This record gives sequence, C-alpha cells and structure tokens, in this order.
Amino acid sequence: MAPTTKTADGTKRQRFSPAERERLIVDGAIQFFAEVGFAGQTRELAQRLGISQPLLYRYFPTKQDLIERVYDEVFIGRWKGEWEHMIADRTIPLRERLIDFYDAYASEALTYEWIRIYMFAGLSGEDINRRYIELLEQRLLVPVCTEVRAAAGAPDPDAVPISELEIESAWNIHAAIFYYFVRKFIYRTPVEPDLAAYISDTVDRTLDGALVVTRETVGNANPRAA
Amino acid sequence: MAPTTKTADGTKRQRFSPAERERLIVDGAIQFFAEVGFAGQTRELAQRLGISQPLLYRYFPTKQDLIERVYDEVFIGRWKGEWEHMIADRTIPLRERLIDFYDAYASEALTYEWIRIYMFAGLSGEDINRRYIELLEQRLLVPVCTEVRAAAGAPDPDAVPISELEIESAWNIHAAIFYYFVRKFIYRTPVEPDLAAYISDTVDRTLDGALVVTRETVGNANPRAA
DNA sequence: TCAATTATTTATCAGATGATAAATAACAGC
DNA sequence: GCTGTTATTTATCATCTGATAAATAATTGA
Repeated sequence: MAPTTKTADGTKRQRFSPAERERLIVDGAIQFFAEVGFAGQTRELAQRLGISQPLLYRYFPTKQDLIERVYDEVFIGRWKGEWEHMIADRTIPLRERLIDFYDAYASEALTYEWIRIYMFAGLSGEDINRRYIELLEQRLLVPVCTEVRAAAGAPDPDAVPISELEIESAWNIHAAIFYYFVRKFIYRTPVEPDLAAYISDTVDRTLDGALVVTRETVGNANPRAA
Repeated sequence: MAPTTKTADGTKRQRFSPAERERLIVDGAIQFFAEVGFAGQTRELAQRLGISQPLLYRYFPTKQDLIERVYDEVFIGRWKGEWEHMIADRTIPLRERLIDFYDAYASEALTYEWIRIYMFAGLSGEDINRRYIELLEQRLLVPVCTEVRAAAGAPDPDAVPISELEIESAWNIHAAIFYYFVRKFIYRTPVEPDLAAYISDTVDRTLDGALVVTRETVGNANPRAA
C-alpha cells in the first residue's frame, strides 16, 4: 500500500502543544468521570477526546494520577475568597447576603461535574469530602452562624462560642440547597426550574430555623434592653 | 496423591439448600455492593461469601440479575404502611409524630447499605431513585403537608391543593435528616452521636419553616376567627 | 450400602483493560 | 527543502473479569 498522510480513521493527525493537550485531557476527564464514575475506561475517555488511548499515558503516568488531577481541578481553587466578604457585609440584610452567596456558589461550584465527582469521591472513600467539609465549616458555616448571632441580637462568638447546634442549623440551610442539586444531577428528578426563586425561598425557610435556635439557645446579648 | 474429601483450600465443602444459599448470597451482595459499588467483582464477592465464583452464576444468571435482586431487597418492602398512620394520627402533636416517624424511618430504612446503594444507583443512572422519590412524595410528603395544613389552621388540601412550595418545605425536613446519613455513611464525617436528639432538633427547626410557608401562602381556613 | 441427584468446585474461555514499546507524522529551525 | 525533535499512533503485553463446561463430593432414597 502507498504510504498515507492520514491516520487510521482517515482524519488528519492533530498536534497540540503539551499545555494545550493536557488542558483538553483534563477537561475531558472531568466531564467523562463525572458522567460514568472513576471506573470509566481509559479507552472510552480517549475516544471521546478524539485521541488514542496511550496518549493519555504520555500526560499522566497512571489513571490514578489523572483522577487526582481531576480532584484538584474541581475542588481546589473553586472557592472564592470574595464569598466570605459577601457573607460578612453587614450593610446588606443577612437574608439578601445569603441569597446572593448561594446564587454565586450554585452557579460556580455546584455544577453537574462538581456534584457527581464529589459523590463518587465520597463513595470511593476519598478524604476529599472531609477536607471540603472542613473548609466549608470554617469559611462558610461559622461566618454564617456569626451573622445569624448578630441578626438575632445574640452575643458575639467571642463572648459565647458557637455551639454544635448552631452549626447544624447552618448545615440545614446548606443541605437544603445542596439537595436540590443532588436531585437534579444524581437522581435526575424534575426540580423547580427557577433556581433563583428556589434559593430565595429556601433561605427564607431555613434561615428562620437558625434564628430561632440562636435566640433560644444563646439568647439576647442585652436582655434588659428587650 | 490420594483422593481427599476436602476442597482445595482444606475446608470441608459446605452444602446448603438452594433457598438458604440464595439468602446468603443476596445478603452478602448487599453488604458487598454497598461497600464497593456495583463495579465490585464477582470473584471478590464470592471470596467474602466463602464460596467459589461460579456458584454465584448457579443462582443468578448474570451479575446484573444479582444487582436487580439487591435493589429489590433493599428498596422494595422496606416501606412500612404503619408509618403513614403515624403521620396522620392527630391525637398526637405533629412535632411528635414527625419525630416518631423519623426515628423509625432512620432505624429501619436509612441504614448504611440503604444510603450507599441508593447513591450508587442514582449515580449509575438507575431509575430506582426516581421511583422511590415518587413513593416518598405520595406517601410521606403529601401527608406531611396535609398535617402541616391542619396544624397551621390552613384549609384542607381538598379545598386548596398542595403547592409545589409546600412540598419543597416538606422536602427540607426530609433533606435535613437524609443529609445526616449522607455525612455519616458517604462522607464519613463525624456526626452528632445522639441520633434521637438530632432528629428532634432538626424537626423543630425545619417544621417551623413549613408552618410559616403554609400560613403565608395558603392562609388561615377561617381568617375571621383569628 | 449403593445409586441417583444435585450443590459446589476446578479448569478454562473470550473479551476487556491498564499500561508499555516501537513506529509514524507533524512541526521547528536552519 | 532538509533534518532533528516530539506529539501522536499502532501494535502488543499481562492481567483482570464475567461467564461457561466439566468434574467432584455431599445428600437422599431405596
């Protein structure tokens, strides 16, 4: 046969710079593993990327290395420092701050890939979830509880440390939002199409519980003023 | 070599009736798949059961058949009709009814195997989750909303149909309980050790939101009496 | 005690799967 | 245009994995 300039499947061979190709592989892997889980096969991933399977191994020595990279890409660096400022900005009513935060958090963090990879990671015993939950408690839930204290007229955390019960009530807010995406991306159940409306309704309902808990268990900072 | 009466690994061959062996296999499979997911290998399952791998195929023609059986065992028949009576029994305060129900539901349904298999099933695109959610809405959430109506002094669902928003507020109660077990069995994060206390606290917080929603969106059945 | 039945095991297949080595072709510099 | 470099592919290995067939041993009934 005459030598051909084409590859086996007839398409011209595409060449990218290592940086570009790596980007393509990582992005494809995120999509792929989010969809089928980490038991997904390298051959199928390669096919979706339009490359040969061994090329993956040029960029990642083992499948596990690629998976670790996916974890990093999805979980590290998606947390925005400005979110913490949003929560703490007392020039805006707390309810609005929470709604704004969850609007941002949902659109930037709680995506299809994020939710599913997070759940796959949890089920396969990775400690990423625990680490993420720690981050969440420190950077979101404690600040939220602090703001709830202020909104409820309760003493500052400096005076009375935040209790487990208060953290739980902040988890309730978070869980309610999170569960929306679990239903949407994991169970694939019909969900309220207007996400913004869902978030504001949910914050309304669950913030109430947190305020009540705080008032009842921590009390007023200055009872005689009441 | 002299013929031996033992099997290769030196243990005497155990014989069970087909019914008994099937029971052992199904129970083992539930544990096994809950732990490692449905990508778990039949050889490893067989090893845990102390049987040879081909014996599995004597009882289940394919691995998928075994998986279906696991679904049936775990999800079908764990729902107890009496739970619906518990929810509807107006001789008891609604708060207590919900706490009693979730105590029972948590201990009988929301087990390690249940939670993990449910999540594995969802991630692999099974429709079991959707079917279960439908069951839950009809047999739990709608009844809960009905009772919330009564407790809030709002009109009966016969007069004013239950809204999506009310269902969402019932979901919030459920999601908060559910999330506790997700944290415990999937993320393996430390959780409140006193489950009963967690449930009663959570019902307190989240039921409040549902009552508020109902009062504000459905209103009082007899406003002039207020 | 012996033969028939069948629960269970050993041996094995065929295709899948992560990974490696060698061959090929696109590109860069001169 | 030629040549060296390297991004990419083809070919292939070794092991894993669901599934099947044949052999074996525990049990049952006469």
